[in-house]
Amino acid sequence: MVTGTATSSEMTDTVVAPGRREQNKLDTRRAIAASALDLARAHGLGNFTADQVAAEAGVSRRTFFNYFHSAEEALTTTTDALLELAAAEFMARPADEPLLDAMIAALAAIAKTDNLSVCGELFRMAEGSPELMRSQLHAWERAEARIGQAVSERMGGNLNPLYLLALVGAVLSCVKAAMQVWAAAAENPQDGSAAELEDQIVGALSMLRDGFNNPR
Amino acid sequence: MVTGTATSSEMTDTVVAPGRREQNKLDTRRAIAASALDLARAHGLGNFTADQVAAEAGVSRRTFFNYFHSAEEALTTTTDALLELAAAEFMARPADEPLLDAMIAALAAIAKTDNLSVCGELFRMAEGSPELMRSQLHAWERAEARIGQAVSERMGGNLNPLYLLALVGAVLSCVKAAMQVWAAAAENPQDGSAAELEDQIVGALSMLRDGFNNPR
DNA sequence: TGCAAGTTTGCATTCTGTGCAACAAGCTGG
DNA sequence: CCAGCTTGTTGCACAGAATGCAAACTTGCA
Repeated sequence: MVTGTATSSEMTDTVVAPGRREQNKLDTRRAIAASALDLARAHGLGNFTADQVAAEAGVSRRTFFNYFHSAEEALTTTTDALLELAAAEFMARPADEPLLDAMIAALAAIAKTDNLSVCGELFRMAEGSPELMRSQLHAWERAEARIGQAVSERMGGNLNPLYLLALVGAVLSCVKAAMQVWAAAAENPQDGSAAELEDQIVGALSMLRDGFNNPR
Repeated sequence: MVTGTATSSEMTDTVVAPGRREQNKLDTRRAIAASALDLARAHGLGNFTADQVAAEAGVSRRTFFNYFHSAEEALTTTTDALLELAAAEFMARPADEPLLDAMIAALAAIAKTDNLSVCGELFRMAEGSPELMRSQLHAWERAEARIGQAVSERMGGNLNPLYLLALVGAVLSCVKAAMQVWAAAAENPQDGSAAELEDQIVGALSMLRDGFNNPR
């Protein structure tokens, strides 16, 4: 059960029928997420209800809960997309590339995400909101599982489990650290901001690769 | 407002008055946590209410919510204690010891925790319960902050922020991975289980120190 | 002893989260 | 184009979460 990763809406119509059903669902999902973000910006994080989000998104309260368990979870779609991208990038790396190189390249690509500034915003928001923090952490955890799966498959499944879990966890922790530093620095949607983030990510992962010997 | 870290209830009474107030609060807290664990074991994780926990702990529902936001959070006190211990152990390491050695030693000491088997149990429970998973992740996140603080102070505060965050995050990720592997293997409260956990932790952290070069 | 500070509790209230059944909208095949 | 199937939406109902508030009760201290 794979969540349909952007099936490249290239020309007009492709072989696979996207279907109006699928499309509508995606639209509502996006509408709800957008409304949640709006309200979070307007009223602050704990200061609005599921009712309000539903109303602003033009759906019923019940439908809101069909899509998300909470307002915070609705916000986390953005972060999820970012991590999904990382996983996709990783799987697209050439199979003969050394594992660590592939991971570094894939994760550096995170900086190319569309809603980068929103992700930074959410990172900052999460500092002051336990609920959002938990949601975000959970998103990273899910990504860890996905990427762990991908790494395992890439290596033919015969990897020491401890090595696998520790490696993927450590890598993602470094990326998280990079985003934290970057988000704290970039208060406003800067221009070259993406480049800065990429530097931070590569920097953190290089430290990891070197075994943290050199606290420059 | 520091949560009173076990102020060594050594002999009968010491100079600092623990105070009956403090003690009572700790007792209720523990009672609630214990009741939550009982009910989780008896009925499964989502299948009991705050009312029940309160009743079993001998307090009112309202008091339950004075201590915890949710049943899952009550369960997390055990994990919190484990991570608190790690932080304490780290701060007790000699100041001239190399940073990574100190961290490895401190985190290996986690295996000495009292409720080790309970921690493993919670780890396994969390796999099937998003709510508990989030709570646990949050606990690790808080520990990350605490330990990061300690590391920063130890190094005189002049550490590259990215290095600091990446290092602490990576280290804790490795420990988490170790506990995951260990918890998955140790279904029942084994005897030499603690030693196995310590091996896993040291193993994971050694990989980290070596830069994950060697996927044995 | 008696007051100040801190805790517990019940009550009221708002909001969350989910099951259910009716309804509507997209997707067949005739 | 219609009949019928599948899937998504909505309103309703209801148990439970979570929090403010004020009254009762403990503990600490002068």
